[in-house]
Amino acid sequence: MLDLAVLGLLKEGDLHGYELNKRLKSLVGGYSTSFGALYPALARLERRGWVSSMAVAPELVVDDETAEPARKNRRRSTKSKSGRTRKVYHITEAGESYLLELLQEDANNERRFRLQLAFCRFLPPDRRLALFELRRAHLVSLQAMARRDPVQSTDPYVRSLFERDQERLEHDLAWLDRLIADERANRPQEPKTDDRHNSI
Amino acid sequence: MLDLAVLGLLKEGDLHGYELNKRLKSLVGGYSTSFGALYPALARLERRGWVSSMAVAPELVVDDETAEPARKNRRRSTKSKSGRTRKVYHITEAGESYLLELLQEDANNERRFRLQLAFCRFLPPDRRLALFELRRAHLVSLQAMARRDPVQSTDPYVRSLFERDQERLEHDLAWLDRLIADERANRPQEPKTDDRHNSI
DNA sequence: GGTTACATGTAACTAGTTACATGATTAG
DNA sequence: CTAATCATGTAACTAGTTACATGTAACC
Repeated sequence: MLDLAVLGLLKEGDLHGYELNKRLKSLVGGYSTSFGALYPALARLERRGWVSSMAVAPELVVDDETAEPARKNRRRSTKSKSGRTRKVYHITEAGESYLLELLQEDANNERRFRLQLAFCRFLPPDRRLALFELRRAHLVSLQAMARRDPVQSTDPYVRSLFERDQERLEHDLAWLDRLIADERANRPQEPKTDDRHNSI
Repeated sequence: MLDLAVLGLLKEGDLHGYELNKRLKSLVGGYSTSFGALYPALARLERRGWVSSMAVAPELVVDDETAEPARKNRRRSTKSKSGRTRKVYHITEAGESYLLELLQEDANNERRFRLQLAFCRFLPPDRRLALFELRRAHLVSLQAMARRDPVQSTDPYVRSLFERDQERLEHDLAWLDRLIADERANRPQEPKTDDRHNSI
């Protein structure tokens, strides 16, 4: 699942591992300071041809673009701070199509859906809507299951837990429905079935 | 974490693996049909002395232990249904105290807290309250983090995701506060600070 | 006589955490 | 000079899933 997160972030621009980790931390709560997962993942992604890497010497860090440089160190050389040579990763074409696949997978996994949502802007609108509907179907089936066999326990803590689950499900469904409604509203120019062919 | 779930269920009564799995499925949504995790876990729990097991022949299913496997009953009439010899597990004294430990651990893990709540009735009231407060503190710190550095993204999907997170956090905190209030209401005989010494 | 439910297990894999090793640069 | 931050990586561990192997017995 890290694959999805990493490819999604790299799709926006080249990054090195350390920076990726920081973005992961802020963008998608959960994938925190786990270099022990990130670096092996990057190595694997490269072996499979989904990303390519380039060693960049510390001196070359300098801001050509958006990054906010340290203003304090004007007196020092143009060198931006960087302890050692970094490996900057770049998503390949194969990586991009793999990302599109990952974005459309299952949706029965809470954590994965989180990531899919975080990067669903890279999907074509119809696929994005399909993803939302898939997730919705999953939540509805969970709700149906919960209703079919309700809590048999008389323990107040267990009951409270299950009540919270129900409320959370309802809340999530309402939220998803808003997402879906917005999605439909933003592209009303598709009254008929899609006539494009998708190869992925 | 399966340890917690298994010991919690066994504390209520002896069970065999297959039955444990069914209870896991219904009682605590999530731990479904995963025998591949359950059986190794049971073996481990037994090796460490937290549970003991006893082989029970299919014929003796009904009750009244005194397992006598040597005697093979040819009669099929009153036999309860059971495909093969089952291993019925029983929690030991060591297992019970380990369970109490597990019930008081961290609380920064969503899934674990779920299990802790499902079996917190086995905790003494003050410990149970402490568990709730611990969880509450965790949620509050999450909320503080989210407020300190808000979403920097302009992507509508990412923003929607983070808004849902916030709402969920608030909802969870309100729910926890109700739990805590109920807990205090049910034992008002402790108005001052605790003067007991805690050893665990 | 085939499907389903009961029952225990192993092997391989997915997914991630914690702790450690290493070393450069920079701010106080 | 020392702590923090930057930067990459490995090893060992935690936690669980999926698929398979094996067999009994009840249900229709």
